[in-house]
Formats: sequence, structure tokens, C-alpha cells
Amino acid sequence: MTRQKLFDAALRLVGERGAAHVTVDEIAAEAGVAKGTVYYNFAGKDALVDELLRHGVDLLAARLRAAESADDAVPALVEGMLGFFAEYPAFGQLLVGELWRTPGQWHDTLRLLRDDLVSIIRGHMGRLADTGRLPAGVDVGTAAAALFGTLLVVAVDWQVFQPERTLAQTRDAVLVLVRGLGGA
Amino acid sequence: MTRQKLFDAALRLVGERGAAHVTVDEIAAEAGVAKGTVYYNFAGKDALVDELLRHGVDLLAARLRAAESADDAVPALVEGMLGFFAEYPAFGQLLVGELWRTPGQWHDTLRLLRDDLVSIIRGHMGRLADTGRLPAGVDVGTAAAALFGTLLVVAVDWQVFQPERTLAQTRDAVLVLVRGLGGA
Amino acid sequence: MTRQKLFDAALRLVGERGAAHVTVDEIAAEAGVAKGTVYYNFAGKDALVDELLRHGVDLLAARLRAAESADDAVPALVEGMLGFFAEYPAFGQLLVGELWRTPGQWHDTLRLLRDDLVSIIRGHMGRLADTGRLPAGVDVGTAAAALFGTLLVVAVDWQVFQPERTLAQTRDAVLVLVRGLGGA
Amino acid sequence: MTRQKLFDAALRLVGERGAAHVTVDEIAAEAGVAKGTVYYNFAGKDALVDELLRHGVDLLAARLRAAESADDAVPALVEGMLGFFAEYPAFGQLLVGELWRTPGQWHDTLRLLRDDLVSIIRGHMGRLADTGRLPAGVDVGTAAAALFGTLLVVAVDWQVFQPERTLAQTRDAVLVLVRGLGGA
DNA sequence: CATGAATGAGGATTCATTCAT
DNA sequence: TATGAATGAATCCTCATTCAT
Repeated sequence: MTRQKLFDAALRLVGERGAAHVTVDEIAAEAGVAKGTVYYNFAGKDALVDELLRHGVDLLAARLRAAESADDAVPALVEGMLGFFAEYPAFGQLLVGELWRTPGQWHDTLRLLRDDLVSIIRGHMGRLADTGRLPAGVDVGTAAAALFGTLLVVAVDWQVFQPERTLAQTRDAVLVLVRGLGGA
Repeated sequence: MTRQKLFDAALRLVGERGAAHVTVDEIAAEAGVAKGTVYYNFAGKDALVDELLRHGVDLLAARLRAAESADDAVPALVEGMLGFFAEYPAFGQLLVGELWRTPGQWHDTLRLLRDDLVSIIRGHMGRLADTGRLPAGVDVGTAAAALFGTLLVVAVDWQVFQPERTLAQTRDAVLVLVRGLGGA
Repeated sequence: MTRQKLFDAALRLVGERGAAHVTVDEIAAEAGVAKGTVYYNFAGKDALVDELLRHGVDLLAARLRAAESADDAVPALVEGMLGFFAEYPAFGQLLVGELWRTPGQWHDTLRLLRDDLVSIIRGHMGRLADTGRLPAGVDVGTAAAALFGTLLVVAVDWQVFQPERTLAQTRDAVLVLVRGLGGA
Repeated sequence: MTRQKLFDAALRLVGERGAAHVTVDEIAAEAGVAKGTVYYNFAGKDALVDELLRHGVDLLAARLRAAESADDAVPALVEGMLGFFAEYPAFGQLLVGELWRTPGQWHDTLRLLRDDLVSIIRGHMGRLADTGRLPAGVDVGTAAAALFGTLLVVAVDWQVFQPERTLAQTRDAVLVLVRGLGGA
């Protein structure tokens, strides 16, 4: 329905151009509704983006949790992240574009969302450590944050600057890179 | 002098909040000059940011080239990138915030700058490959891009979300992560 | 029923904040009905306020006419006006807030309503004049208008800025003030 | 200069139509400047009106204080108020239109301004009382508030509904009305 | 009788840019 | 070389009104 149409439209535009460079008029037009409808369904432009971020991260988190059942956590995580951002490239751009702003209007939301995702990854890595498959001396917290950032940025860089590569190619390159995690 | 004051002011504000959320008034105020002075010294706001990006990347490129002389290329690169962004955290934020926007006003500039940096890293890794220290099956181009993104994002995430960690801790975490590169 | 609930809600809100600063949404919410119901029962927001004004003035006019039977017209008028606005303070605010706007959407309505009220007062004063209890040189028309304005404004000022005073105190102050009318 | 032009324009428009029914565009056009200029000189529309109220009341207060030197306080006050609002009828409308709104954006400002004016009048009346020219049993505070409201509303009603009358006629009518104050 | 999602014209506000000094 | 008052296009948001249910 209307909210979903607006979500889709906003994700497409905001991901590519950045929230600040998309007008509410454009979002409404892209969604095929009148401008007022945006304000009937959301508190405002910022709130729309905020809900967009939460919604997208929920989807991603579900995807990452699904990787839990896999034997090899790291490849499953890599495949999960890359696959997700291949489906929603604009959401990846949105996330990279806003996640590390200091006082941005979504900083609080983003901090929570980042912590969600990182803690899921940390859970996977903790299980690796328990089964002795993680090199000694690795701080799980920092490593999880680093892996999250790596996967996010590799996925987005792939979509933006090297879209001709396949998912498999990109996945293999990442797996070689992070082979240090011992999970592969 | 004036240009430098404006550079510093702009870097601080634009890095934290994103170019679109900083006004020329604020930059002028932060630099302690009148608004007209910004336009006397730069063609406009976009041009100021553009020059900021070029200037910052030049500094970073110099730092990375300096790592060439090191025995171990990868640790030197890691240390170089992390150290640079520890000095200029706002520049890191600016870069992550704008680099992967598709039609942004600085997209062309940024594509060139990214290619510069990635090709420097690729040079280091090519030398690793030549001396047989790189695992088989690693595509140097993709790996260089991935390493660049990883280091950029890890550095910024460190500064923004985990500033209490030391450079050494962060460096070690990254080195474990990318041990697959075989350089360490 | 519904119309009355809307009347009450609108009177409360419009009196306090002014017609322009109250939305139809708010009136509906205050009345506990849906927004569409406002339009089912009234032609629109302006029409609702218009009917509100007419209805309120009718009540007030009835109250003032009742004062006719009193021996002392002026004290009866004063008591009547003050008592009425003590019961409906929001209506007093509405009236003062809109009565002297030049091209307001209710100007025509208000001019008629004001004339109604003033002519009732004029009637009382004319009877005073007939029985020789009015000082010479008083133009009945002007004096009636002045008395009406005075009572309206004193009543509202009392309710808004000095609600701790009693009706009796306020009435006495006015009676002293207008003792020049000779009716007291 | 610019601020004054905006003050004049705003007073003319806002007085007649009410603040809510005047657009910033109109004020700018009436002042002969661009819309942005309004925002360069004032924090916003509300702030402009706020400053307008303060400024106008300052003028009026000065006029009323000047009446202190007069022998007969009450006629001097009457003449002062009526004369002032004959010069600035729009300001009178603005004042009556906004003064008794409860939570309006200017309520705090207006409460202060009202108290200023009433206390000046109270001063005059206190001097009357000291010299025994005030009837016994008059509460000076309430009477001052009542006199202020009366004069304000009579002045505005005169300008709006009976502009054909002269100042002298209106003044005499008021003096008869308030003869109870004993000052005339 | 009543509802509430949708509309879009209207209006407040922002801000990059200009230009006379 | 620097200033800051002025500009106006661009944009966000409000809200009275409509209409299908």
C-alpha cells in the first residue's frame, strides 16, 4: 500500500543521491502519490528516512541471523551481506553515506542499528572462537566491527564501481582477504 | 592565511555533518571570516569541498607512497591509513560519506581520487605477488579495492564508534582480519 | 449530539487560540469525531465559526434583553455581560479577537451581530434618557457602543489576566468607572 | 532603513488582517524588498510581529507617560490613547486582536506589555486618589485595567466602525462615560 | 450518518550566491 | 583583499477540503 510505495521510492532515490539531495516532491512523484500523502504517512522527510533505515536493517539482520545455521559462519556471512546488497544496492549506499556522520539527524538510530548488526556478527565469531577455529589474540568485538565494515563497503564498492563482476567473484575476493579469520 | 583557515573550518564541519548539512555561513563563522570571503577565495561551496577532497587525498596518497619503502607492505599500509585518519578523522568521514554516491556533484572527482589511492595499493600488492608472497587465486585489482575500502571504513568506524581503542589495537584487529593477504 | 459536540470543541479551541490557529483536525479530535464528520455537519471551517458566532451572540442578546425588566438598566447590563462571559470565556476571546478585523471572513456577520448587541444596549440607555436619568450631552449611540466595548473587554481581560477576582469585584470596578452614565 | 520599512509594512497589513492572514510574501512586497530580506532582518514572521508589538507599545507608553504632566490625568490619558490610535489604527487592531489570546505565540510578550501600560495608568490614578479626587471604594488596579481596556477598545471601535466621528466627539463621549473617575 | 486516506494549493523558511562598498 | 546586506529559487511542511467506503 501507500507506505510501502513510499518506502520503495525513497529507498531508490535516497540511496543513490543521498537523503539531502532528494526532495519530498521527487519521492512523492516516484511513488505516484501527491506530496501531502508523504506527510500523511510519515512525520516528515527525516522520519521517513529513519524508518527506512530501521526497516532495511531489520531485513539485513534477519538475513544475517539465517547464516547462523550454516556450517561455515564466515562464508555464510559474506554471502549473506553481498547478496543482500546486490538486491538492495541503494540501501547499501544509504547506509555507508549516513552511518558515520557524527551529529546527523539519524545518528542515534544508526548507532543502534550498527550495534545490532555488529552483535549478530560477533555472535557468529564467538561460536568460531568456542570451537577453536579463530586465531588466538583476536579481539572478537573489534574484529566483528571490522568485518561488518569490510563487507558493507566491499558490497557497495562492488555495486558502484565494479558492477560487471559477479557475486561469486566478489565473494571469493573477500574470502581470500579475510582468510585470516580461519572460518573459510 | 585565509584559504587555510577556510579549509580547516570546512573540513571539520563537512566531515562531521556532511557537505549538504553545512552552510556557507557556518563555514565562514567557524573560520572567523565574513561570508563574502568564502566566495572571494573559492568559486563556491561545491568548489571548496572539491578542493578539500583533492587536497586531502593528496596528503593521504603521499603517506601511502611512503609505505613503499617498508619491508612488509601490508602492515605499513594499515598503519599508514589508520594513522592518517586518526590525524584527520573528519576527512575520513567526508570520504566515506561521499565516495559511493552515484550522481553526486563530486562523483567524477572522487572516482579519480579513489582510483589514485587504489592503484597505489595495487602497486604494493603487485610487488607482494611478484615475490610470491600473495596466495594464489587473488585478483590483485579486486583485493586492492577491498583492502582500501576496508581500511577506510575501519579507520572511520574506529574514530566514530570506538575512539577509546588505541591505534595498535585497531591495527592488530585489521591485520588478523586480512592475514589472508599473506603480507603479515 | 454531534453538532453540539463540535460547537463546544470549536468554541473552546477557537476562543483560546484564534480561529486561524486551530485546525479542523484539532476540532474533530477535541470533539471526539472523525475529521470528515466536521464536513458532514458544517459547510466548512469558516461556516462552523460563523455559526458559532451567531449562536453565541444570540445567547448573549437574550441575556441582555432579560436585563430590560430590571429597574437599574446599567447595573443589570454590567452584571449580565460579565456573567455571560464568565460562563463562556472562550466566546469572549473569540469575539474580541475577531470583531475589529477589517476584511476578515466574518466581518459582515460580526458587523451585524455587533449592531444587534449595541442596539439592545442603546434601547436600555434610551429609556434612561427618557426618564431623565442620563446626563445631558451624552450621545446615546456612541455611549452604547462604548459601553458594549468596555464591558466585552473588561470581561475578557478579567477572565484572561485576573481570573482570581470575583464577579462582584469586577462589576463594582466597572460601575464606578461608568458612573458617568448615571444609571447606578 | 530596511528594518523600518518592514516594520511599517507589517504594521499596515498585520493590523488590518491579523497576523495569521498576512503572508511574508505580502509583507516583503509591501516593503519593497525581497522575501529573503525579511529573514535576514528578523528571525521569522512571529519574531517580526513580536518586535512590532514591543515597538508599538513603547511608543504608546511614551505617549501615556507624557500625560503625567497634565493637570487632569484622565482627560489627558483619554486624549493620548485616542490620538495615538488615530495615528496608528492598525496597531490598535493588532493589539485588540492578539492581546487576549491564551496560549498564542505572543502571549508572554503581550502580558508584559499590557502590564506596562496598565501600570502607567495605575500611576496616574494613584495620584488622583492621593489628591482625593477618586471616589472611595475604587480598587485602583482593577479600575486601571478597566480604563485601559475601555480606551483601547473605544479607540479601535471608533476607527473601524465609526471613522466619520471626530476625535473630539469620541473623546467627549468617553469622558462622559468615565466621568465616574472624577478626574474630569 | 460517519469515516479517514488522499490531495495540492498555499505559505514559511533556508541558503548559495551576488555585488556595492 | 574582505565584507555583509540583499536576493529569490528551492524546499519543507500545513491544512482545508474531497470522496469512496
